[in-house]
Amino acid sequence: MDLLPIQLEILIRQAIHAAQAAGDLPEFDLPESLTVQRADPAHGDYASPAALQLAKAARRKPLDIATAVAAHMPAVDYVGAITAAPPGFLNIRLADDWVLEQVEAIIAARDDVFALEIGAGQRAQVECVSANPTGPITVGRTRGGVIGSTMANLLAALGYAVELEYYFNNAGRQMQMLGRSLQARYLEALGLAFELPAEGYQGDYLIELAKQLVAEHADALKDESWERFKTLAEVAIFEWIEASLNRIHMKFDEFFNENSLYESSAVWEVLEALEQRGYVYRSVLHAAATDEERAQVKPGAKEAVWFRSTAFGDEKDRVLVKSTGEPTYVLPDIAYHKNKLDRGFHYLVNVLGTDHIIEAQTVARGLEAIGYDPEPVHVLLHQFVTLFEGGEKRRMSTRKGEYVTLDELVADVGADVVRYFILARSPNSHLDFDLDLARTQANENPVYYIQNAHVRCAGIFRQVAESDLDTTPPADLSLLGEQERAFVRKLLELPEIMVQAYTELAPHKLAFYALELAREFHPMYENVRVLHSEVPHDVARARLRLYAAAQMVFKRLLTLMGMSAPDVM
RNA sequence: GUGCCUGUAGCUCAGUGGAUUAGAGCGCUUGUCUACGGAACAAGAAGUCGGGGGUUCGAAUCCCUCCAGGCACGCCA
Repeated sequence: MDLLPIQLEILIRQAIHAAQAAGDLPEFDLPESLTVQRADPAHGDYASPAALQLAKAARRKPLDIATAVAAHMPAVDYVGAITAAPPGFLNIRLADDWVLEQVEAIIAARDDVFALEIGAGQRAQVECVSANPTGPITVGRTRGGVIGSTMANLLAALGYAVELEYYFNNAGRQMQMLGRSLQARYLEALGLAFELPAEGYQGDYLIELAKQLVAEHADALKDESWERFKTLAEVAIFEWIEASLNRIHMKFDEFFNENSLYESSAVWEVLEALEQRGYVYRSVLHAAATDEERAQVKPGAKEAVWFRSTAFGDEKDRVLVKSTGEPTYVLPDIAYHKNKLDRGFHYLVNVLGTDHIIEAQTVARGLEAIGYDPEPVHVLLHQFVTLFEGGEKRRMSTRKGEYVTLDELVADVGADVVRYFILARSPNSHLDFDLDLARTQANENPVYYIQNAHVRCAGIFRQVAESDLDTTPPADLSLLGEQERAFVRKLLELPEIMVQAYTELAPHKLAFYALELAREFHPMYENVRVLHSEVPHDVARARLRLYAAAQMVFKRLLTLMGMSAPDVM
């Protein structure tokens, strides 16, 4: 079944046509979409301002249109009442019986509760983190990881077969510098003469790693090249990275090495494809260079290979191969995305920091230029993380060894808090991560409020197991009161939130919904007791079904966010 | 300088055209409870939605302009 707002929109359309056929409304063209949204509970479950939108075309008062639509609304089991309200809203209330039936449907679905089929039979891939293995995972990269893994969980719930991928480059100047830095630290640990490169990596982790190497190999490596040390560093750092990410419940299916695109010559095939289609030229300067730029060209300057990206709306052409003969990052990146599409993924998400926006656009243009449709590639950009400690902004640099690692953060506040803290804001908003605040507020956190809802449900069932209450279904759910029914209505919002988070690439919607749901749960828990001498057994049994459903949904929600759903805290 | 993002309660942030009083968490004030885990519940104070102008039946939301912060404008990745 489609989501309720979609169903309701269809019903409203049918009602309009019926009203027109009956002569209660004049003929007019309907817009492509009519708004149906969640309503203030005082008004109903859903509301539609459709009549207000149609007033002009129909040349009738909005309230008259709404009244006519309400009168001709087709009867279905899930709609209880539809009424017109000034100035022309349609208020729709779900049928009570139908709402109560959903309690059993939720329980029956278990861990798959609210699973959807949007992506059924399709493959999706989420790429995130993708930091080169030059040091520990920092807080900045963590944001992309949390967002990416949540999107991956979400896509799986929508029916996609999902893979999580990490793209990296273990060649290049950065990695050479890493190798040389480790080499220096190794010689230092042996007490030999050493020189840390001027642009070298200064983090303590290389000193630690060097000590390990001495412990394992003594001085056997002292005459090895920097390449050997680069490999040693890379292997060790990747182990750390994977372990760190595992701590926040992230597991990658694939680590994709950029270098494989050279080994398979995929990079050069892309260049050839671009060339064949006429989007490549060789020149010292880009085609739209100004006279001023031309005047500054030094004699004997070598030509570079350019991508005519302006043919696809770019503001300037981009270099594919430098005058040194070495490709820029652009070329392998296009090859990488071609590779992803060739692997048969139907839906791709790239989680990137906003500083990579140009890169994302260039890749899309490159794919188009070689005849690929970039439509399946969805770019989820997130703003930066600024870390504060002691009221001061902490500037991060992996190379200088200035950073706060994910591990430190997890050690301070725990994995669930890290994930929720990051997830509970729009990717579009700058994230000020105040370390002191995170530490002191660890116990005053929404995370615990949400998880406590799950704990309380689990607690009830622990107690029930020791009581003499007969828990075998069925239970008479009609014994549930208003507060309980309102809560079930809130539970039923989750699939709509999931679809919104998916279509808008906005995983933070899950985090806010979780808090709202907990906010409705706890007051109910205070009032709606199960095990109490004054609660009749049949009422207690009905309430147990409610709490079983609540527990199921909280677990689903926490799992989607990559958080744990504890039974005790 | 140009483009993109951001500016909403003391703090951290939702909400980006729809329903008299603009929401949440934290913090603050005042209460509740010898019933399933109190990391709870209830009540309250707190906002010129950065400033100004415009469009609309209706604007935090769209348009213009100004102010403030971030990011991007490389033959770096």
